[in-house]
Amino acid sequence: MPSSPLETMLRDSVWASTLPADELDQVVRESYERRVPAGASLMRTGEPADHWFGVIDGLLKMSVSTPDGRQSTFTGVTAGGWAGEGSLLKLSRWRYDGVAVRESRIACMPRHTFERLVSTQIGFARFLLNHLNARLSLFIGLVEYDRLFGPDARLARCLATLFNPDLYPRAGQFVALSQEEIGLLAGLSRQRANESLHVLQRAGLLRVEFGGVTVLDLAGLRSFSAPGVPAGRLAAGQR
DNA sequence: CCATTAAACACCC
DNA sequence: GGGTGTTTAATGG
Repeated sequence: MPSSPLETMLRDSVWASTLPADELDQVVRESYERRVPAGASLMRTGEPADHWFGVIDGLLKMSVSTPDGRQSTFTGVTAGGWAGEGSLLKLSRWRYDGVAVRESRIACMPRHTFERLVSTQIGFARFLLNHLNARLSLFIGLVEYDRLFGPDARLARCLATLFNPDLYPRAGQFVALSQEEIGLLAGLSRQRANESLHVLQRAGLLRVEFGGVTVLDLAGLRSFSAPGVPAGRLAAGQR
């Protein structure tokens, strides 16, 4: 039988290989797919966390907005990535919005399924530890770069996180994301993001394309402007 | 003083 | 129609 994109997504996930076959079958039966149009919310701040979400295709962003309309994007989740375990583990409500940047197909695993895996499958728990650790290190890096480096390095770093192999094992080298969205990710205005992108392009780390960016040198992006390494550049006032 | 940004604009996909 | 590249005036550190 031909398996659906949902089933493929589930069975190809890193944690799937740690489960007994019958348990994995059960997970596949209990999960379902949801299509989210561009701009629509998958989860909203304050609503009860009742599913674990995996991105089959498309792109999800995690963001918050203030009452006066300003917004900040923490990170994006690309194809193959999972999100929402934090609020799920706490049995609480979402602490941020999950918005589809473009039309996306999402794998939805009910909370009770997630709970069963966490409490009965040591391999799954091990995966979650690794996953949480990867996210923790992502956000530590974010604070580090936010405090030590300028806009170009911050943007480089934020882009690189979208290609983190621990979180998104199936990332290609192109991400379809407008420069406005990239700016939101890095905390920059659109035209400043545009300028930074071209700085990075001139450095040979990526290629600016229409409606997205192709990464040419992921390691270079990740360490852009980082001191310490051989021939490392120094912090502060770039340009 | 200098970098950044919002707003506005004209192309281009 | 949305994304992109630029200019301009305003803003804030």
